[in-house]
Amino acid sequence: MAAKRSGTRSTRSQRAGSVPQPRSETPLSLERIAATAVELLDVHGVDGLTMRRLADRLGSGVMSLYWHVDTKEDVFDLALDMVLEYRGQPQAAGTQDWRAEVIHILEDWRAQMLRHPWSASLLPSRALGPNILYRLELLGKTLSGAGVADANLNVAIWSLWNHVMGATITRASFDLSNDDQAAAQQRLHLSERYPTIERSRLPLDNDWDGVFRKGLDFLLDGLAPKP
Amino acid sequence: MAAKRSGTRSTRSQRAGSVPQPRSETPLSLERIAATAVELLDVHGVDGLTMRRLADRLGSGVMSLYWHVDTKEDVFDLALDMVLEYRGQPQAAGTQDWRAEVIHILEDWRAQMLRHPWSASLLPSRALGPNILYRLELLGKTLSGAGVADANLNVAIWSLWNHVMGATITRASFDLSNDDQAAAQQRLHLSERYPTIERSRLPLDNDWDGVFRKGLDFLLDGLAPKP
DNA sequence: ACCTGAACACCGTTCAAGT
DNA sequence: ACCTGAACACCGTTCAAGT
Repeated sequence: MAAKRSGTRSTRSQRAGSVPQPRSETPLSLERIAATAVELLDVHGVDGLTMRRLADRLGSGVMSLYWHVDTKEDVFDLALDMVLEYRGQPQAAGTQDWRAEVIHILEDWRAQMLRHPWSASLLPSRALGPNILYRLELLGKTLSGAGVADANLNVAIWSLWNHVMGATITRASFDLSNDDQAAAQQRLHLSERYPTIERSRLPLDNDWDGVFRKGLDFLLDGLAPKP
Repeated sequence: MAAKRSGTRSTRSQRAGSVPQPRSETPLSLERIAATAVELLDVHGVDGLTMRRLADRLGSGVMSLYWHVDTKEDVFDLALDMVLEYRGQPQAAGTQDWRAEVIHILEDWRAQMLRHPWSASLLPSRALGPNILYRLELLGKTLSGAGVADANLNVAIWSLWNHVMGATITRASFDLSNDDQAAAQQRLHLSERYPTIERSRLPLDNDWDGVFRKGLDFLLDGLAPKP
């Protein structure tokens, strides 16, 4: 009956059981596509993003998306870049405490990815978009300003990248399956191959934030320019 | 004509353009399924592994797989665990040089994953199988034997895990798209937002093995028990 | 310039059967 | 105990059209 009152055609293809989105007035745009993709990814995860669902939610036909986008891969790139936008203050040049600055840059990056748990595991496999490049630029500028020699700069950046990515991908993935952790501890107990990590209760005790900060401190100790 | 000579039925479903595998004599088993899945993953990547292709290659019907396996996820778990098997020497207990031992454990782990570039990115999102648990046990035992206190053991293990995973996932993923790296450097050049990393040529110069070793040294410096 | 539906060649998995 | 084909409810994308 609602269909009778509205002007939208109700014959438009729609997935079984899903509430059909009314044909939207606003035209499609990369901006809208990206924002809606992020919504879908946040709710349904990587496998839950399909072109059909995305179009449905945008109130358009599936194939309309393909005028704006070459392939589904592009949608992932757009969503990922949107999520990585840096919204920090313009940052006074050459702050006194470079170490605190680096930690802030990396924790902001990490927190942003953990808000969208699909994003971290997507990042290494895709072309580097403008927003992640800008974060790396900030990082490089800070390290360089702190006195890290040009010859060591890329090594320093990639070391920190590895640390952030390893910690964040792991955290975002494990977080989704807390039940498995208890099962894993149980499996350790039933075997005799794993005495050490059973005793330390490795699968259960995982203070990801603490590990992130401690490892970061070690790396910064090592990377700091020796006067 | 070959079909005429053999006893296999040629009517069995087969994907267009693919050479049909003769119905195999050997029965299915988790062992065979896992080994064949690894082959497919090595050649076609994560997206290239489909139940239909896998069955084809095993010379069986698709649904036969489902007697051995509940879901496609299980196939990934089996393949991943197979690839992570540790084939090291039994290792003399309490070697003198714990640091060299840790480095060996981690480099062997990393090398094994890089031989199967799909494996690293799969590992964090799946339940920990027996073979990766055994590698973590070795690592934990070595660290513990070196004098790392029980209270610090899990932190040490996860720190090193993060380092290995970050470095390996990134390397395995970037490796597949060398062209994109040149394009990324070009994009830096065309913008004015990225002066520092353009100067350091970040997307091009990536000595992954060197970064891995240097970061590892910093972590081990920090984690080493203070006498 | 922007949007569309029909159709194609795939997917993973349920089900009811076969041996 | 082990294997099977048909069928279902999906996919991403090509194509030829519509405005």
